Amino acid sequence: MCCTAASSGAIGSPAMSRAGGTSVTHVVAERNQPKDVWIWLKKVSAKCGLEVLPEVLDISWLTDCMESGCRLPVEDRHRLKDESEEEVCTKSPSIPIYACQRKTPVNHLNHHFTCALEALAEGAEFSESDGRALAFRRAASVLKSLPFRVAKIEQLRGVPCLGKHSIRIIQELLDLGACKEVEQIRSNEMNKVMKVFMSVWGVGLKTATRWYRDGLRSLSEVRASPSVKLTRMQQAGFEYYRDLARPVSHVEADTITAAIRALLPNSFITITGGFRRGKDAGHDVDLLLTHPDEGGEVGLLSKLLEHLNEQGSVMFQDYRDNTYKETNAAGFNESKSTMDRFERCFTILRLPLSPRVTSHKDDKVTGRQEVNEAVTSHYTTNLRKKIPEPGERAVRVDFVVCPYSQYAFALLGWTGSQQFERDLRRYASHEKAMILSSHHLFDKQQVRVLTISHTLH
DNA sequence: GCCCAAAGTCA
DNA sequence: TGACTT
DNA sequence: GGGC
Ligand SMILES: Cc1cn([C@H]2C[C@H](O)[C@@H](COP(=O)(O)OP(=O)(O)OP(=O)(O)O)O2)c(=O)[nH]c1=O
Ligand SMILES: [Mg+2]
Repeated sequence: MCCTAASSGAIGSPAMSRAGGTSVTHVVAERNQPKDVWIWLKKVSAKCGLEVLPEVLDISWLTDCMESGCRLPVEDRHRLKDESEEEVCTKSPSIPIYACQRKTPVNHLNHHFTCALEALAEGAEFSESDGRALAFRRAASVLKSLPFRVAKIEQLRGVPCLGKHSIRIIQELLDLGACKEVEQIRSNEMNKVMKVFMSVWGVGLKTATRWYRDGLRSLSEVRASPSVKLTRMQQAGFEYYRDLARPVSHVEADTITAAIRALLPNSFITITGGFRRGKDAGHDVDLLLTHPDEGGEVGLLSKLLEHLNEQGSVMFQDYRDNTYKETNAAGFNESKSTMDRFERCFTILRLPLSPRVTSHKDDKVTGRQEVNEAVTSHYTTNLRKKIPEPGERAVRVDFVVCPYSQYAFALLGWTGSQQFERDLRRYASHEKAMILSSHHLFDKQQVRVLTISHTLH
């Protein structure tokens, strides 16, 4: 609730009186976040062209006035403080240093600054300065959590992860609208080329650096170079380069999720990653699969991929050839046959997913060899038909399977953001003497694994 | 001066 | 096992 | 690079 006390010039402050006519002298708020009131007020005052900001007061001023029966002078204790001014440090509890302890909106208010800091982080990554890169990523991360647009450097007093260097960058952006150091890094030839190389799925820092060192400067040069050996993933990265560079909409993500649910009607399918955080576009779709029967998740991914392959929907799968893993598993991969309990798989799928959804869910347990051969031959025939038809597109879809008992850890581990996950694990390790993964929590002192007993709504 | 998240899969 | 991915 |  929020109400304004408007008074005429006669009882307003002298300054307001001179403005003449009716003007707002007091704003009284109840049960509002002070910052919300101030944000609202600034919006309103901009629109109405208020020359002098009115007093912004707690409801206590009004009740005091009513008790005494007349308008009391404002005391400081009545005032709602504008946190966005400079109080971030002192009044309000200080901002925590771990990203996992901060609320961060999906659409934040400081893109200009975070983009600059992330450019510096990227530059540091290209020169393998991991520590500096991380520092700039943390700096960007903390700015994303601020509930106000940074307009003055004083607003950042007491904000963690912003040291001399980051502050200098922000200051320069505030003063000049651009920052020399950032622009230098952005225009640096090697950085630009590295960025392009690493935009290919499957190409990381080492490969990009090698290509650059070998004199390559563009993707066409890489493609044309006979000495360049590509992994399967990189081949796919080149093949579908343009489609994979297009953002995935949340509508597409939901459609894919629904199609996967239809293929596995007895499993639980959860969309994770950026879409779970409320983003409306992403670079891929992240899906977490589990099964309510403990152990029911075993072989789930193989089963799903069989279905998708039958549909001809799989353009790429980063998946151990079923033949190798499953048939040879018996003696060789004893530790890995239990690993069948927690799998992940990166795919490129053809959209729209084929709508013929015949979920024949009884597995052909006999003749595993034959089944696998069938799968691989399907797979290769579909690979031959690589080019998406008009109206189709390639989309990256990541699948993660976990046992029901680990669902909570998997969900926590795959929802992100990346910085959130890193800081959550650093927090576990540094503050709680524990090791967190997307499988479980490990107590370093008691030397034991912690699990969660739960039910999945 | 030390630390910086953790883990699965491939070639 | 290093490189790449999440 | 920034926190401790
Ligand atoms: C890249 C990355 C992701 N993750 C986790 C958190 C991510 O939210 C989740 C999914 O990874 P991503 O799909 O790479 O990230 P995202 O979904 O948040 O962003 P985008 O919209 O670009 O797809 O996996 C890590 O734990 N470490 C990492 O290095
Ligand atoms: Mg994602």
